[in-house]
This record gives sequence, C-alpha cells and structure tokens, in this order.
Amino acid sequence: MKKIESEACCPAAEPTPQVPVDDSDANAQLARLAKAIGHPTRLAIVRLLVRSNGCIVGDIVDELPLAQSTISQHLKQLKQAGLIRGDIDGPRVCYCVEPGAIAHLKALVSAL
Amino acid sequence: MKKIESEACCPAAEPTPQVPVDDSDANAQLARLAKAIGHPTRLAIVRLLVRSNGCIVGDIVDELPLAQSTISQHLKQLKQAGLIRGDIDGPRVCYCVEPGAIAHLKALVSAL
DNA sequence: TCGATTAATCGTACATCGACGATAGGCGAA
DNA sequence: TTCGCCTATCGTCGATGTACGATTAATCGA
Repeated sequence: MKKIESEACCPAAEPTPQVPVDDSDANAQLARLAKAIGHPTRLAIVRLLVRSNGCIVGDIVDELPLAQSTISQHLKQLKQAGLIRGDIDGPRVCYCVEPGAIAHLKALVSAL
Repeated sequence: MKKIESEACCPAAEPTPQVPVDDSDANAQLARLAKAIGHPTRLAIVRLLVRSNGCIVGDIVDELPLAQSTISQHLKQLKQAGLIRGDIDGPRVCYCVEPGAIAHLKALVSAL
C-alpha cells in the first residue's frame, strides 16, 4: 500500500462533453452509460474514483470484496463505456474518471 | 387507436423523493435505477411516458419495433425498478412515470 | 538476470437478459 | 353469455453478464 500521487494521471478538465440534441443518439449514449453504472460494484468503483480525485490502482481490489480478475473485468466495462481511463504507471495502472463523461451523464439524465 | 385522456392516471406531484444520505443505499438505489434505463428500449419507453405527460397504453407497442410481449416485459422491469406505474383503465393499462422516481434518479446522478 | 509485484486475459460455470410466439385472463360491447 | 380487444404471463432459445481461479505479460528492484 503506497501513497497515491494525484499528478500521475487524471487531467483536471475537459473541453466540453457536448450533449447531443438528437434524441436517438442521446438514447443510445445514456443507455450505454446507465448500463455501465447499473451494477453496484461498478458504481462503487466510480464513486471511489470520484471521491479520490487522484487515481486509485489496485486499492480498488482491497476496497471491494471481489476477486482481482472480477474487478479488472468491471474496470474494462467502465473503460469501454468511456466513463474511466487507465494510464499505465510503471508496473501498476492508474485509473481515473473521465471528467467529461460524468458531466455528460449528468447532462443526459437532467435532460430526461 | 383512441385519444388518450391524461386524467386517467399520472398524478401531478409527489411529496418528496428524499434522497438517502447513506452511500451504500444510494449505491444500490442508483444501480437499480440505472440498470432499468440501461437498455435503449426501456429508455425509449421512459422518454415516451415523460414526453406525453399523459399516459400511453399499447401505443408504446405501436411506437417501438418489438413484439407486444417484449414491451410488456420491459414495462414490468421498469415498474419493478419503481420508475413507472401502471393503472388499470378498463380493458387497457395506463402507464406513467413515477414523478418522484425520476427526480430521485436525477438527484442521485447529480450527487455523483 | 532473476524474482516479486501488478494487472489483464483466459477458461469455465452458472445466472440473468432479451427476444419471440403462444397462451391465458380481464374487460366491454354486442 | 359470447366475442373481440388488450395486456400479462409462460416457455423457449441464444446471447450476455458475473464470478472465480489459473495463467500470462509487463515492470521494477535486487
């Protein structure tokens, strides 16, 4: 267990998520994002990454009562949904939320 | 195809959804709601019901390119998630969104 | 170079999802 | 009551999701 240096990855801001006005696009995008956080474990991971705005690595595995391979799979799904990113930092990987994606999600939900 | 009278169901307002402060509760609730709208068809149904703040019945089936039984299953899932309600109106069923649930969802996502 | 650590991937097993057609049940009209 | 309409449920099938242990790949330090 080591200290996490927030500067490793996790850029502070993004240009703009640009919410689509097209309804069918919004449908597909929101469904994809909602599905990604539609599992308690993945939502917990996202919360962990948001709280520690710095990035967490295998600490997620210590934090959750699941096998490392299972966590890795959930991380993969979150990454594929565009919600998080993983930057390689030496032997470990630094995950952090895509700030634009969270904002995008909030905008899409607010527009419901 | 008949006119839909909005007065059949769909109450205007709800007392208050009261967002839980407990994080683990919020996790489970949001995951459940997100999973419910985590499918394009279910999200489309929710949008339909929100747009026509009056309620739609089997018009949903006409609107979407899926079998009646499939739509019915999605409606069931949305109802179990607490997102919509179905009031029996003679031979048909009037579905409408639970206003508190949508507000709840928005609050939970905004709190991310 | 070798070994330890970290994370991703593979293979597997079981559960759930999503779609359909067919069927059943409830209600109103004839 | 009987018929027709509307919706829910059942049964099925293939696809996907979730979890695990085992293995592989990559990196850093000794």
